[in-house]
Amino acid sequence: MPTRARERLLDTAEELFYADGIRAVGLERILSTSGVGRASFYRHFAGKDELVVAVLRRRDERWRQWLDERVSALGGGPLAVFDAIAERFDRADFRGCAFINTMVESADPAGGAHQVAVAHKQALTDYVAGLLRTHGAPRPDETAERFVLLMDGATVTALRERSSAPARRARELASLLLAA
Amino acid sequence: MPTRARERLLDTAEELFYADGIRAVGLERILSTSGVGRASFYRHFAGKDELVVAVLRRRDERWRQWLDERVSALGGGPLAVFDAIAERFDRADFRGCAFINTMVESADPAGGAHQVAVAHKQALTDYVAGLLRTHGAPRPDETAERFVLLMDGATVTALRERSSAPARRARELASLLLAA
DNA sequence: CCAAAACGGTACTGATCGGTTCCGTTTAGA
DNA sequence: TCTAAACGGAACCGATCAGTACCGTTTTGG
Repeated sequence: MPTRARERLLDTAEELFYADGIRAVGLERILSTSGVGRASFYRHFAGKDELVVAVLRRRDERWRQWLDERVSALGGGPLAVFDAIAERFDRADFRGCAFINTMVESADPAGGAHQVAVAHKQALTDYVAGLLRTHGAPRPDETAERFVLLMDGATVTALRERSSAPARRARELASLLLAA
Repeated sequence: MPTRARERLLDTAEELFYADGIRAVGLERILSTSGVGRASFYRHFAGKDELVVAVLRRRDERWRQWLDERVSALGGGPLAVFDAIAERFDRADFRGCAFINTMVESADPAGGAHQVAVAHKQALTDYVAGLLRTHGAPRPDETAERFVLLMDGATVTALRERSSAPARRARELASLLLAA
């Protein structure tokens, strides 16, 4: 039974985690920023780790829902995924992919956060494979893996270049792959 | 005038930073693992930040030197960069690209660590452009950017899949780009 | 051989980490 | 309206963080 405090905690934590990194953000800051009391936090979450997993799970669902909406609005073709992420790259608060960042920060593959991140990429790959299958592309599963590799490459490149150009370069490579 | 203690600090810090992340490794652990006294550390480095930058600078030089050696041994062609990184992906202690990880962990673009990471990617891009130019590839600078995007995409994918397969997929995409 | 530099160990600082507990207030449903 | 749950605030806990100061020992070069 989620309350308003729980939502505020998730909202604040997601924003701070994405902007500064999970390890870099202490509970102190999450509590003072959200205005939630310390005791209330532990009424909703067993600890920071559980908050992290809850934040990532929610972000995973929302992000993939957002992608689906943007892809539909951009024509519905597989290559539209690159147009969609290009929009994200241009935002001032862009800080890469929260799930790649999580895998980097939470090194332990057995940790909950790491596993949510892996699951997110698998769900994304399945989604792209569906787009490819719908458009009659051959070898949709293998091609989807290449598409996600290109999306991830574009994302980490954009984090460094602070530009949406990498998304367009990745799209060209994906287009080349479809034509082959 | 570097001493043995300084080298031990750099060796230990590089290993721990890469394995667990920069923020996750405290000075306490670096000192106990390396066997260097606390005072000795501060005789060599002004603080942890300076150690981090020194570690990254040294790793940048050594990594690019290693890449050049492997590329030469693997034929010297531009596509050999993917064969080289595939070897790294197979190692049990593979934890992605230390410089991508640094950019993720050290969010502040103005920070020293972040800047060393950006410089590393630029140096790598220049190196790949040189390979492409040597082999008569058209548009070597633009193509090098695509190559590095593919290398980074393969690296983060390998971090998740724990396999060298992403390097081979990236190589195929790069090969497609050269043929176009 | 001896002096000076480099060194390892220990004890300390203030700040912050995640986490626990209690208390008084606010909110919302029966 | 009245009760019970949800809440915010604050005082704690032990552990660890980066960083400082002083100690006696080891190493090394002139």
